[in-house]
Amino acid sequence: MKNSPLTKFIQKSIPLNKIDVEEIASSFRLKEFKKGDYFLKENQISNDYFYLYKGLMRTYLYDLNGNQITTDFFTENNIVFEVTSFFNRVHSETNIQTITDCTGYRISYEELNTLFHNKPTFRDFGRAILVKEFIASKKRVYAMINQTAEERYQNLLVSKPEILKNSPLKYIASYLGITDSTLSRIRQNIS
Amino acid sequence: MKNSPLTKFIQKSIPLNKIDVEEIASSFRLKEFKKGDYFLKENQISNDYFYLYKGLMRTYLYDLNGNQITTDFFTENNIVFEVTSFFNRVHSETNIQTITDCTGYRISYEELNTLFHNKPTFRDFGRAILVKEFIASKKRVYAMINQTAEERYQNLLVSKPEILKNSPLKYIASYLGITDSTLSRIRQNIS
DNA sequence: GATGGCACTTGACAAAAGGCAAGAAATTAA
DNA sequence: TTAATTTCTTGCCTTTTGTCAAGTGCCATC
Repeated sequence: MKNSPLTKFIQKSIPLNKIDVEEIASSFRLKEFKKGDYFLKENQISNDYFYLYKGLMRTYLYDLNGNQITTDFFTENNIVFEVTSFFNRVHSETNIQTITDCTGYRISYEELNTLFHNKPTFRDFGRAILVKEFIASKKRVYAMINQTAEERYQNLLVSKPEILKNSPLKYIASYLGITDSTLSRIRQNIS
Repeated sequence: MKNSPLTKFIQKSIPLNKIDVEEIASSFRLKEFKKGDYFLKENQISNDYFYLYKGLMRTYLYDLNGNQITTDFFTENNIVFEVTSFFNRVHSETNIQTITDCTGYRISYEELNTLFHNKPTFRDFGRAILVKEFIASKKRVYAMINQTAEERYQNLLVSKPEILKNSPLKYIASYLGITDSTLSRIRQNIS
């Protein structure tokens, strides 16, 4: 496990001595997914705290007309879990599904709490992840308020090109808050 | 301080024995604001963790054209602070300003950390607040994606009428992601 | 290499929202 | 109370985005 991507990820997030990081990282276990597999299905309780090393996932739910709305993507080198369900121990309203094959390291809710208990400074890691995702969500709200769909697309193009490369257009469209047709026209417009 | 709104708020958020709650609540100190006062100005570091007992605040920033964008409101019986700046100890990009006179109880960043240290279970309170705000932000993204401006307005009317009562229309408009003119027309349409 | 099913594009029209400016209404200050 | 300022409304026209439907291209697979 030494020098694994996970230990690097933890060390980048918070200052911790190497011995602790190794011990923490070794509590995580390898997990692999095939393209299209579900990390979480609605009505389940999100129980895995997952470091995504390779691959791409999305989270989606259904609107009142039964259409899938992709509300978020998870890219490499991020933690995947459904906050509401994971921390509040309630049934998830959303699905998390892989878009490509995925590899990473998982730990359960109970194991994470044990870790928080045994390594109090690791709590700061948990908080840092939470804060990071929260900030991302706030930026997304801001973008929805005062950017046009085209600007949002252009920004995504620059900041997360791996999404555009691997995800079907319809997922990206609903993530940007527009229809497939509009996104298709935006693309045409740019090229 | 016994049976103060703050102790009730804490007890509603997490299970804690009365003695601890009293001790925690007594670490907070009363703070009052006049209408229009700033709780936080951009470029400052958010240092107050504030339980808002009475009143209404908003957080705003400037877009590229120099227009104020109100990204969020803080209503009674909520914790007010700027996550990014408060937890990451960086300069805030946003302002938090009162819309009405406000009353509440504050604690500093250092005091909060001391409290987390002395009362480990109180950490769960901190996390619960963070999770709650995060969930609210995600719901907001979802609303921006698949609701019309009118639906978002109607929902706000039901869920947070105190905002509509006390906030100027232009703040609400940018919060909903539309212009004042459009919001004015939506209102007209409804009545 | 035909067939079916997605994924994506495109056209014609409709609906939603914005820009700008004038004016009414309300609030604040003098 | 009056004047000044801000807030809100409204009209006219433009831009953005949506809806629906048809059509193209690309795989998968049998």
